Amino acid sequence: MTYAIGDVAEKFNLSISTIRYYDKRGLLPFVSKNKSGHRAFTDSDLKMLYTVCCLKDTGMSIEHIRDYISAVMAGDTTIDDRIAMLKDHRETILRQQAVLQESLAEIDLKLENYQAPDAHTFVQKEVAYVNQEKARAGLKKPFQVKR
Amino acid sequence: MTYAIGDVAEKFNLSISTIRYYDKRGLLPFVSKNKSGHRAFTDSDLKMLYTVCCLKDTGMSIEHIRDYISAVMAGDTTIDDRIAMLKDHRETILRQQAVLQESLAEIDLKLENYQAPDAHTFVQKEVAYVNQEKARAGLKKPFQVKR
DNA sequence: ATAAAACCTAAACCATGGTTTAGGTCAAGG
DNA sequence: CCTTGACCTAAACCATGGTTTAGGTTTTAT
Repeated sequence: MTYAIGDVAEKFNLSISTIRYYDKRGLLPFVSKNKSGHRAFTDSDLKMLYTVCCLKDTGMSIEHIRDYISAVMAGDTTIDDRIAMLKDHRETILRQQAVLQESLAEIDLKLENYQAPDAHTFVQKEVAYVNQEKARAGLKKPFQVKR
Repeated sequence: MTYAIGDVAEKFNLSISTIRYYDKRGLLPFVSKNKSGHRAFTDSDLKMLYTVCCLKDTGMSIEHIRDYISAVMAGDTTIDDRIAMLKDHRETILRQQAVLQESLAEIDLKLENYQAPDAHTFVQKEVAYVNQEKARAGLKKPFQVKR
């Protein structure tokens, strides 16, 4: 009928202490405790936790998640607040997606260069150019990092 | 011919202290200093910094970025290492994209529910169901968060 | 020539998001 | 019944990624 914290930790791939930490920070006010003081998660609680994880995984801060959950707990008078928060956060997710996309493009470009047949020549020419640019600006070659 | 740290900070939307911090952590060994000890960024340096930012923006730790940059500085004998690191990181970016996608779907679902004409009824029924589930499990209603 | 703005280092400080430890209580199997 | 594993809280601890401060030097504009 209910799940203990260990079950939930496993299902969600969170550590037990992370779940307790979330609870302490006000992210899980919906979780009840049984007579002996153990947290007892219902299926609805798991759905709410899933939402919490979605917000966390997309970079929402614990404080903001708390505000959202707090609105949920306050009942149907806060629907407009929730919509506003979710719409805001939706925008930040779209921005993150754009950033990932752009960075992935750069990384793929590097990979193409490095995997090309002429990669060694390419890299050597690049190094030469960089050094030339430094020389033109009257700068010494930077420290060569030892490995 | 070269850019001062302030120019670079503005161009990349980083704080000056972040750039210095990156340098201290070994992310910018390619940046030379002029006779008076000021950092002088060439155009090539900006390209390298762009790569650093792409790695940072996609969640690579400073330590791993340092390892990558250190391989770049070591010359064309480390091309295979670089390929391995970039391929690894590429996988983590794809995982991040999947996570964002999935979480965005959940958030969009919530938004649809909340923006539906029957949102209030929907929410009220949900609350009723959650409480019923707690009751069935012999649990008290959880603390209602005050706002 | 001088003041203000921009740069420098080193080191202390801080916010966030946990994890670990200590000292217990509870529950399920032998 | 009694031990072992799972749970509890409170509080200390930690890693990461910066930011801020203090005490200077350098460049630039007047």
